[in-house]
Amino acid sequence: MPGYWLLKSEPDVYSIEDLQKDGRTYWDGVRNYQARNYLRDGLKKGDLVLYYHSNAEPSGVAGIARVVREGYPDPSALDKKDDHYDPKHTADKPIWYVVDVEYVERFKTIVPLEALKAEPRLKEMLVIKRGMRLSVQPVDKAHFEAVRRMGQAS
DNA sequence: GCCAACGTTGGC
DNA sequence: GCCAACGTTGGC
Repeated sequence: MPGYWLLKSEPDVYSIEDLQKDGRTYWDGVRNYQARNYLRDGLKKGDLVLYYHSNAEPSGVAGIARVVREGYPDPSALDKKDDHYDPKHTADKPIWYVVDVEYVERFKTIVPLEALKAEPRLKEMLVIKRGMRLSVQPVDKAHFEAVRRMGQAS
């Protein structure tokens, strides 16, 4: 039985259209320990992901992806020229992790944050809670299915 | 661009 | 180990 997650990305940086084009990518640049723990230990091959556009117009869930490779050290943290470079992260003692995800589907229209907040069945969903900035979040199966239906109906 | 929320850093 | 200062996220 797959697990369910929500991953945030700024579409100006990497959108679901980019993932659709590429087919597959690694989810780099997470520099928060709680999110790191989920990437390293939580996300399993075959898990399904709500692809969330943040800092977008509108912000919301744009589609679905699937985990195809479990956590491994984030190569961008080793690259001095990369914005995500971290001198404390080394090949021997990695701090930051990525997973690989593949494109599954793109909703016809984004399910905006406002619609998530308006849906009574989603009132316990983490992403709608005030001040919730975590970029990797676990999602209940029931919430995942409800959001997917909202996306497919739109 | 503003700013609330929240995580991290560093002086003590 | 406290907590003020600072940096980042992300909705608006």
